[in-house]
Amino acid sequence: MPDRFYVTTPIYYVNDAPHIGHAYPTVIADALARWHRLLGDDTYFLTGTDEHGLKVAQSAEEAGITPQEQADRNSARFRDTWDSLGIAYDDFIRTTEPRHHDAVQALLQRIKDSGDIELDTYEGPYCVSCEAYYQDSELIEGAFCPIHTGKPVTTLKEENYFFRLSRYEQRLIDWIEHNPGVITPEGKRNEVLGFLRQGLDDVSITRTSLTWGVPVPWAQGHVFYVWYDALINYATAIGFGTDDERFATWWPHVHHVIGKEIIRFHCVYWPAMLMAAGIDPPHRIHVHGWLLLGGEKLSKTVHGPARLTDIAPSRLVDDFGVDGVRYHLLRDTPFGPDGDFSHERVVERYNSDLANNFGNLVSRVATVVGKQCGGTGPAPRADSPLAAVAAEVVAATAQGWADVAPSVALDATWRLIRETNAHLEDNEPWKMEPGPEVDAVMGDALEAVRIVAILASPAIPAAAREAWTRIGLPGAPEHQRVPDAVAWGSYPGGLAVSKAGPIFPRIKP
RNA sequence: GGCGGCGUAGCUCAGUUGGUUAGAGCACUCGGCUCAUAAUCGAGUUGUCCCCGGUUCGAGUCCGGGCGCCGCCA
Repeated sequence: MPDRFYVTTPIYYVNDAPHIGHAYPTVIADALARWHRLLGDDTYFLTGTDEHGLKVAQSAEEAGITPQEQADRNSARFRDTWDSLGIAYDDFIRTTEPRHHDAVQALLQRIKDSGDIELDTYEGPYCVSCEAYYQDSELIEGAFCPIHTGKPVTTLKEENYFFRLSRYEQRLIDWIEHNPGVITPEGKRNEVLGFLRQGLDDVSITRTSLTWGVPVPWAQGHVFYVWYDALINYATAIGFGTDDERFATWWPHVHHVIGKEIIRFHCVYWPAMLMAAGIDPPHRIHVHGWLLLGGEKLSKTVHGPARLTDIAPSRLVDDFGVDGVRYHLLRDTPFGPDGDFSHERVVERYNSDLANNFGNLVSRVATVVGKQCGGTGPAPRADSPLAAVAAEVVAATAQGWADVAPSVALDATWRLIRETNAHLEDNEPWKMEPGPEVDAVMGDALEAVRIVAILASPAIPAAAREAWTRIGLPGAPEHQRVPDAVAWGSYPGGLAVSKAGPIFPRIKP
């Protein structure tokens, strides 16, 4: 039976315009999903948009449209962005969909029935922009929001339903301690444990001050606070509340890819909610750092302080192509720590890895095959020196993806490209007389390109497909199966190899 | 204040349970090649592994202290 791999991105708040910070986890999740499809796993990749809450209601009002129209408009922008980045999601969930309302109400009703949701009152400083309560100690000068500095907070008193989170403190600690890999990287896991050991308060999960949300089924006039509605999307999409059998198929084989700013929601509140509803907590939560904007003095002095959130993915795609952007996000920032994003770095990485190494290898192989082999690709040798390298590369690449370390996986794959370039230099087939020796060397090179096309396809799907086609193979690399298809020696020979322009044209710095 | 993490070549980083001359990629220098996208291949240079002290036959790796940076504490 194949393994099941269910991967999610955060759902993005529709008040934001899609930016590179959204693209980062989305491309990672997409690449992971593509890798697991190669493995033949049953794979399900979910992304979507978070559409409720006060901020959406407010900005819709300012724009003179309904919240639903506002959500429709901005949700579509995320879909368009993901289309331009080659994101092959299996489902795009919107929290305003009826299926999601059903799931939210079903799940929270279950918790209510179990006795862990109770009515209580809450009074405290509240920032409208954050949609969050604060402690007095957190306020700036005792009156202003720490995030939206300069905005005074208001005091809000509400009769709310509270989730008895405090009852799950020990169970959460046990869960994390008994499942060492459940939150990665380890530093983030420790952070969560530290938070839990300080003790947990109950949390307010409903609001009466607005109507743009999922109605609380047992209490007229209440809607669920947007976060407790949003988290449930991961259950909605696989059938919770509407198709129990389907839900049982996928849950809890889930991998949540999240940013470090939403750890608490995903590593504390969400698993506690699931426990309260009698459901297993998530299998894995992978926490990535932030992309920071650095290295570009121009943008700061001439255009004012540039922010990452100002960079539209579509602009980068115009400059570097889909695969150029995807490759940068996956290769240049190790998963976990914060990483610097700069134009220079993207160009450097693009030119060295994509243009000079991969793209140029495909070009030179096609040309030599054209001149020395009559344009017909020969078969590789079983005992090629590259065969052993390829086996090591396959193993290291697989380990990298298994560890949710795309930069490690890609670095491993690129070793085969470098070794293939070296193999060509060692043999200099362009100096030989056409014949079996030339055929052997070029067959090896073609086979290496074939394997690289498969291994790199999760990161650079379009370029991998192009290389695949140029060396005469039918179908597409993403339809191959690892590990069988990456075993040395599958390139059949006798195929027409075509020469065309650069797959990745060099970019002038 | 409490808890935790980090500080290794110009840059980005790897460095298993302490063990031979500390590594990779990029950048740089020199040389080769000219099939290829001024690409590629080879060789090479650069490190007080933040500082001080300790444990040990031996420490980037363990312990203590210091300096610097960072994260979390609803």
